[in-house]
Order: sequence, then structure tokens, then C-alpha cells
Amino acid sequence: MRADRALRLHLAMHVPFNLAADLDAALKRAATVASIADASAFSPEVRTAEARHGDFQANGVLGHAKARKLNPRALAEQIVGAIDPALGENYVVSIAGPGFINFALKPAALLAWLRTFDSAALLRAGAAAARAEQTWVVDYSSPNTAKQMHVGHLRSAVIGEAICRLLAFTGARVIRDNHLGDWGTQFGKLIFAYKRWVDPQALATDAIEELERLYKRGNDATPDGSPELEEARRELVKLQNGDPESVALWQKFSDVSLAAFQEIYDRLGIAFDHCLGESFYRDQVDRVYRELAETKLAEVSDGALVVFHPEHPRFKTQPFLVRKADGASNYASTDLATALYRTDHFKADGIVVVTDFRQADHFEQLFLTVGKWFTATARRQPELHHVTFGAVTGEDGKALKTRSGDVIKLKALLDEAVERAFALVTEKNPDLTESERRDIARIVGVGAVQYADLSQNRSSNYVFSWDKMLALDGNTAPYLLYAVARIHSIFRRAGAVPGDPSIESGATPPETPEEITLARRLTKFPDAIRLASETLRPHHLGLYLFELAGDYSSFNSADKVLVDDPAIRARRMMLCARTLLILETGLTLLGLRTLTRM
RNA sequence: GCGAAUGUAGCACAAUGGAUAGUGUAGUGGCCUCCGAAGCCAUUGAUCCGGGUUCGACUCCCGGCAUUCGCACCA
Repeated sequence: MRADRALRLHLAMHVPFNLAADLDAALKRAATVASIADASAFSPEVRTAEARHGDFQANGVLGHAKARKLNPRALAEQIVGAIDPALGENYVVSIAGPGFINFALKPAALLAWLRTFDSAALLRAGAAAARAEQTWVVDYSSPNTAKQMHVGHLRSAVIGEAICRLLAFTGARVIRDNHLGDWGTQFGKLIFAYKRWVDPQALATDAIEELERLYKRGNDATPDGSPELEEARRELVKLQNGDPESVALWQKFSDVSLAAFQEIYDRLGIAFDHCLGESFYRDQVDRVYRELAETKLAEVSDGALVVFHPEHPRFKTQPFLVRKADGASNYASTDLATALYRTDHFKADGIVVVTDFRQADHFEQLFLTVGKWFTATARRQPELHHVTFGAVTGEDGKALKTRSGDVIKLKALLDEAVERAFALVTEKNPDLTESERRDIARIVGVGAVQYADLSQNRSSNYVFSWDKMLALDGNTAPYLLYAVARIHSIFRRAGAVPGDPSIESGATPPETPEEITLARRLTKFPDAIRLASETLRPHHLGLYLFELAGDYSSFNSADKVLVDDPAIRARRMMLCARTLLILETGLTLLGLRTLTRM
């Protein structure tokens, strides 16, 4: 056993995890060896190729030659001639078209890669170099307290969690921070309403529902200019001044809300490290005002403290309002304090905020301000990313508003998804026990909802539709999970454990077209991870997994796994085991749960 | 008014400046005596309009058109 592990470690040192990155480095070395013009500036630009051109292609020769008035084909030949001969053992190298360099993995090289990366730990070890030693804070979900989570809250939670898992897989220490909307003017109205109309019975049975009712009633009862609004404002002042009764009520609202949110998070597989909402920063904004004033970044305009950015076409006149004229803070104040806390306290190298695109101006102004502020005060500069997505709209194209009455609660959405999945699994697999079918329905239903958001990149608006969100055909969670279940089924039938080295030991290199296509796809996993994590766009991984599942299905239809020939059986078992490993690893990275039968 | 995002087959989406723009769904035609047909194979069909940059543009730049959103004390 120990010898076997040592052998695999040895192999891992000699078989690169990310083949594209390895080829890129090899071509740079070759360019130096060949002494091409400006070799140090040569960027090979190796990327995954379309299958008909091989496995990887280098596009960089064209640009390099063009810029220096060289013949691109001749330059390509020069570089290819200087490639380390050892590379030729693994790839068929060719020059095509105006000067593309193509690399096609030989079957033996495919086998070596598949043999080497045979566990989740090795995949993780291969990917973890990208962000080793880095700390990233991810700010996502971030609902307002005293209201239920509705369909509009889904995207931030689902996309944010997938980004957390991708960052962690690529080596980062990830801090999940739920930046709750738990402070502000709405609490004056809520306390006002609570004191008059709370229904203790309702509060005991469904607290968040009752708080939401009270908030709506409080809002309706306090129109502009009314004495009731004045009363609500007095309640807010009492809360802000630390009146014990008010603070106790506010704390109760927060506790009730968090408990309700947690039920949703549990179903989505989300566990926050911190829930540092706006209230957490209420004592930290004075320092922000002081520093922005001292560094002359902020000025007083119409009584408010604002920041302008003279170099920016729009923000030279559109102010970033960091303190209201009445002296109160707003979300710019607390977001600035939040950026400071994440940088100073968490030592963040990167901060990711996941919200809908309507807040793009705010975050652009925030990041510009933070950059100048931290420069002026000689602080570290974390990478700042605003990850946006389109708003959820109704069929009419209008945004679903919180107060419009017909919002869809997240709890109801998940329930409906699970019910639909249950009906489907019952139809497809009536022999399973009800308990098994319930378990499967939870994974398939919730996964379908999660994957609906993760399978597309769109920053355009998301038109809400039950049918679209819960679709079970095509590039969807059920299709991916079905592939997983079928692979498990083969191992059950064979009485074998996926990944057991003894069933793969006699494996020969892939031979049939379907085996080769599948094996080639498996080696592209590192590139999919790289792309998804660098761009903070999980759909790149989702699309890869869908293509992998498709290649597996074709293989599964064309090539029988449990055949008598031991070499063929071993290599097909290995292909099944690796497909399973990468599908399960990838789906987990997207935040989905997987299953063994469905 | 200023600004941003989006615009790809009937519908829904993909394409990190690269080679003949990929997929799903719907349509059409095949495949269950065969490890799970929630599947596989084949096939029809598209870059909003007009310029420009580039060896090469869905992608970058300029000008339109359409949809959605933002723009001083909500978050």
C-alpha cells in the first residue's frame, strides 16, 4: 500500500495536473532555446482546442510574428523544432493554418494522466497552487432581516456559494460573510407596528411571517408627513441611542430572522462563517468619516459628506454620498467600514461581493473610493470584485418587487421543486421505497433550482418561470445526476468500489472513439476549474460537467463496461471511476449534493 | 438628459480576439432480448443595423435601434 502511494506521488510529480499550463511553459522554453526574436515577450496562449484540432492549441505565434513582421508559419516551425523531445512522447505536435500549433494527446499519455489523478485529494492538490496562502472574503446572500427570503434572493446565495467553493478548491482560505440588512429606517416602523399590533399567537407559530405582516402594516400606517411617521422616527432614534427595550426588540427580530434564513441555507448547503450585518459596523463609521475628511477625499455638499472622482466621466459629478445631511449613516458608510474591517481584521487578499447588477454604480464608486483611501493611508489593497447578475423579473419583464404581494417565497419554491422531482422519480422508479424517493427528490429538486442559476452566465434579467427553473431535460442537474447514478449502478453490478486500484491495474490505453473522447474530456477538468475560478463564473464549470456527462453517456451506449476481456474491462472501469470522481467533485464545487441511485 | 448591462435558430443558452459560431428544447427519422430509455444516434435552423481596428471580430472601438436598470440623503 505504501509503495503504491509513493508510486502515485512520483507519477504526480511527473504528470502535470494542468496540461495546458504545462504546454504553455514548454513553448516558452522552446522559444528561448530557438532564440526567436523577443523570446522573452513571447506568450504562447495555449488553450483547450476544439476536438477536431486536437487537445490544445497555441495561438500566440500569429500575434508575435505579425507584430515583428515575421512569417508566422516559419516562426511556428522554428519553435516546434526546439520543443523538448520528451514532449513528443506524449503529444502529436503539428502546425496548422496560418501558424497554429496543435497538440493531440497520445493514448498512452491519456492513460498516464487518468492513472495519476485518481482521488479528490490529488485533484485538489493540483488545483490548489493558484491561490495558496491567500484569504478571500465572499459577501453573498445578504437578505434584509424581518422579511422572508424570496425568489430574488436565490441567485446571490447560489452563485456566491459556488464561488466560495471554487476559491477554496484553488487554495484560498475562504471567509463566508452574510452582510445582513439589519439596520436602518425600517426598524423604526417595525417597532412602531410591533408595539401596537403584534399577534403573540402568530409570532409563536411562524415568527418571520408575523414580522413581515407587521412591517407591511407599519409601512402603510406611516405615510409621509403623518404623526405616525414622526412616532416611528422617534422609535428609530431610541433604538439608535441604545434604549434597552428597543435594542431587545431589535435583537429578537434578528434572531427570528436568522433562524428562518438558516432553514433555507441548510437546504442549499450553505454555512456562513460570519453574519456581520450593517448593524455590526454602526460604531465604525465615524472613523470612516474622519479618515476620508483628513485625506481630503470627501467634502461637504448640501450638508452631506460626499466623495467625487474627478477622473471619472460620471462620478466627477455624481456624488458618492457617505454621510447624510442629518448626520446619519447610509449603506455607503457601512460598506466603507466593511471594506476596512475585511482588510484589517481578516487580512483579505480578495473581497467578492455578490449582488444584482442594479448596484453596479454603488460598488464602482465604493471600490474607487476604497482604492484611494487605502492608498492615502498606506494600507494593503485587496482585489475587489463585484459579481453581478440580472434581476429576477416576471413574465411581463418587470422586476419582481418585494411589496408587490405576489412574490414567490424561497421556501415555497424549494418545496415545489422537490414535489416535482418526487413525482418524476416515482414515475421513473416506482420500486424504490417512499423514503428513498423522498431523499432522491430533495437532491434532484433542490439541485435543479441551484443548477438553473449556475448553468448560465447571463447578466441580463432572469425571467422567472417555474417550468424553466425546474426543467429536467438538457443542461440540467437531473441530467448530470443521472450520469452519476448510472456509473454507481455499474459498480454495484460489478461488486466493485469506484477508484479501487486493483480493478484498474490491467488497464490499457483508451482505444474506441468513445473511450478516447471521454478520456480527452477528463483531462480538461483543470482548465475548466481555472477558467471558472479566475473569471468567478461558475457556469464554465457547469458547461464542462454537462459536456463530460454527455461524453460519458455516448461512451456508455457504445461500449459495454462489464465485458470478459480483463484489459478492456479494467480500462473501462477506470474511465467510469474517473468520470464519477470528476462529476462528483465538480457538482460538489457548484454546491450540489450527489446521489448513488435515482 | 447622462450612464450601464443585455441583444446569437421558434424558444432558452454557449463561445478566455482564433480555424467550418457550439449545445439544449421544440420538429423530423432511427435505437430497448443488450451494465438504468431521466438515455443514445442522425437531421432542419441563428450573430439587432451601419461603419472601423485586426492576418483573423459574437467578442474590441465609433454611430444608431430595441429591452432592462441606475443617476443626492432607501439598501
